[in-house]
Amino acid sequence: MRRKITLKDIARELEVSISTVSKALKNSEEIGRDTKEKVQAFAKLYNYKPNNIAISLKNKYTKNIGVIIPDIVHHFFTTVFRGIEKYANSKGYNVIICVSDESFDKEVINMELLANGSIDGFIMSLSAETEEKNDFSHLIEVTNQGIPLVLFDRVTDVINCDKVILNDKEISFSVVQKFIQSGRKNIALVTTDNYFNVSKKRMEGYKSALEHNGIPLNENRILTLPYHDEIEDTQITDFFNSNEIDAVLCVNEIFAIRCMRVVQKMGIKIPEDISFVGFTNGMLSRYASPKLSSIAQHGDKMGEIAAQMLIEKIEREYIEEEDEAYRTEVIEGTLIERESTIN
Amino acid sequence: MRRKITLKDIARELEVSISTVSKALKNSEEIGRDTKEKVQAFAKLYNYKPNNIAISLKNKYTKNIGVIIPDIVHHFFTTVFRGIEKYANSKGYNVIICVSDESFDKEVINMELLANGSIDGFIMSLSAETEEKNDFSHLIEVTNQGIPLVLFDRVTDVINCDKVILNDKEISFSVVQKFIQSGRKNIALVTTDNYFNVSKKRMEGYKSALEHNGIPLNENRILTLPYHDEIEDTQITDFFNSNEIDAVLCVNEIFAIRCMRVVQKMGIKIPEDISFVGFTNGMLSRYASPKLSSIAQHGDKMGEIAAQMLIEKIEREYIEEEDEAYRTEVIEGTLIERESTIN
DNA sequence: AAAAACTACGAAAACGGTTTCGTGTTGATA
DNA sequence: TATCAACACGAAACCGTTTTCGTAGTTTTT
Repeated sequence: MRRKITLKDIARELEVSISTVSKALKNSEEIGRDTKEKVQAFAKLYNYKPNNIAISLKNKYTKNIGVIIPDIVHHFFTTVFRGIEKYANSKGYNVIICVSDESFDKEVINMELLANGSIDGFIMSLSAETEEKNDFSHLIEVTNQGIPLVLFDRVTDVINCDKVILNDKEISFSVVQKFIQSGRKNIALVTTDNYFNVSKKRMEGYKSALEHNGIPLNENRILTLPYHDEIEDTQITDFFNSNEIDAVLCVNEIFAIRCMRVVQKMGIKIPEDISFVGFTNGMLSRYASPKLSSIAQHGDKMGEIAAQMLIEKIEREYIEEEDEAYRTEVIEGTLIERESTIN
Repeated sequence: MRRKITLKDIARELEVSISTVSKALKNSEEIGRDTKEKVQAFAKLYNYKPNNIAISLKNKYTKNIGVIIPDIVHHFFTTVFRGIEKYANSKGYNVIICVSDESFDKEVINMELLANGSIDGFIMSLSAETEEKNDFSHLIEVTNQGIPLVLFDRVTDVINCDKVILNDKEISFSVVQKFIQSGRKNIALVTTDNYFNVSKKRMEGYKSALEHNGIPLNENRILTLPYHDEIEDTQITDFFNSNEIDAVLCVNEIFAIRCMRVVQKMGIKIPEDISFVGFTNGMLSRYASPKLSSIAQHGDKMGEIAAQMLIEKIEREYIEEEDEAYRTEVIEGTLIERESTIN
């Protein structure tokens, strides 16, 4: 088992000093031609690679970024992550990922662990529990330490940092608007509990579109489904039985698929009798039958932008520019129309 | 912006030596009661946390494990990853993830980057290109350096290391067997190019089940679809038009869904006229219509076992037990029967 | 009272690099 | 020939820990 070769090894072998080796490998002008060639050749031969940890310790940066997300088995987060990883990699950064599993405690623990020198900055989306508790002291702690932070999708106004979000309210508004323009009046919203910031925003868009068109808000047309627990079909069946509904906006594609199933079993035709639109343009939307019209959240792009903002902040630190201007980047969702809506 | 406090800071402030502080914080017997209390109180007050990087440099381990997978937006890998993350976290390890994007070069680059001190071990699944090229020199390089490696799912016989795989051949065999027992005789296989080890194994199972039942192999009943490029429906349509098929085994759920669609459009009834089973028991299987009977690969479990094997190897290194015994753990797939098969 | 044994702490090396600041040799210049 | 850059390199500090070993000062033993 070959051990990894170090500067010291090279220095000893070539009978020069460690500093000379270090400089020679960086092609420093200080070192003579012959020595440089000799050192470089030797290093290549023995496949010398500098130790990342040592460099990190010396230079105070790790070239790692920490990503904390609530769930990895989730199409949206997964695409965001892909965007982050792609951009970060292109800039020479690695990604350490932690899954909070929607738990406040795990989020805190992971964050503190990584904050102790393992990463140069964070990209995260808040766990459900954190949003519910409204406790962001761990975020404050981290930003106080001067660690850059970018929040995406599940964000909070409490923390002052860079953010990337979807135009949830506006896109919801426009979808409902579209429903109305195509002649639908009895529009339902299927959502999660309101402590999700995004759900709240989407509901705002829904309500405001109704209002904008003079349609009175009917709270009975809003169905709140549990986010993680098993959903019972009966709840959905009851909902559609006791309401005449001709269009539905769902805050995620699973809700949409579930509802479509129930509705189809009741003999209602999609999209002739009822239209469906869901958030999250994932696999399910593409392969449902009928294919689900869906709001693309452009996770890849969100991830890329988040990574870009973060790395910019990280690298600005070194130029010591204390220009604390935080941006909130708004990504525009796009409605991908498929078979579950009429035109 | 509060800077992070170090041992040196505490030592200076309390007018003791750095070593004393270090020992006091570890509750060493060497240090007097009073001093210990003083130091600990001070550390707590200023929220001292040791710097991970410094510890890593000193102790030669990072408590990070590197995961390299071909794709993150993929249900199976995502579940494996969840299993890894969960177990690793419970053991105090962080996970650095790199996506090879099915590219050989990216796999190599990422691996070499991480191998330079950033991680204590690797868990990986080979990229398509790597399997195709059959070039594993980067893996050899890494294991030669003494870095533990666990391969899962997409593995190779060339490398001698711990592995976690599915019983691909056996489970395929048993599914085809089941088809036959339920009276189906014209059984198709929809697969990818054969350089995927798993596809090869699955095909072996398929063929061997036919043989076992005295059914002659008909190569026309094997459809090979491109893995990543867009699939054209026409290819599928032609396949089902020119073959009388009453049961289909697909090596992934996307292929299955695509085929089911085509077949349904042709007016063929599932499962009355034709049965479908796919690998990867993901969202698509659960929400397809009809719901797809599917082989659960137990990604969570694979991930957990892989992480367990890796961490065991990592921590054994310190006990310096050079007992190079590599295991291959075989996970048993289970057929989840839903609506696309008869009983 | 001298020797031995503790007690409580500090100095320093080490991990593997980077970087600043000398310094001994050259060759050119005055 | 004395002076002075330029050149080519080395010594040493530093990043933040851990850990070994040495050692004053005190207590126990004989």
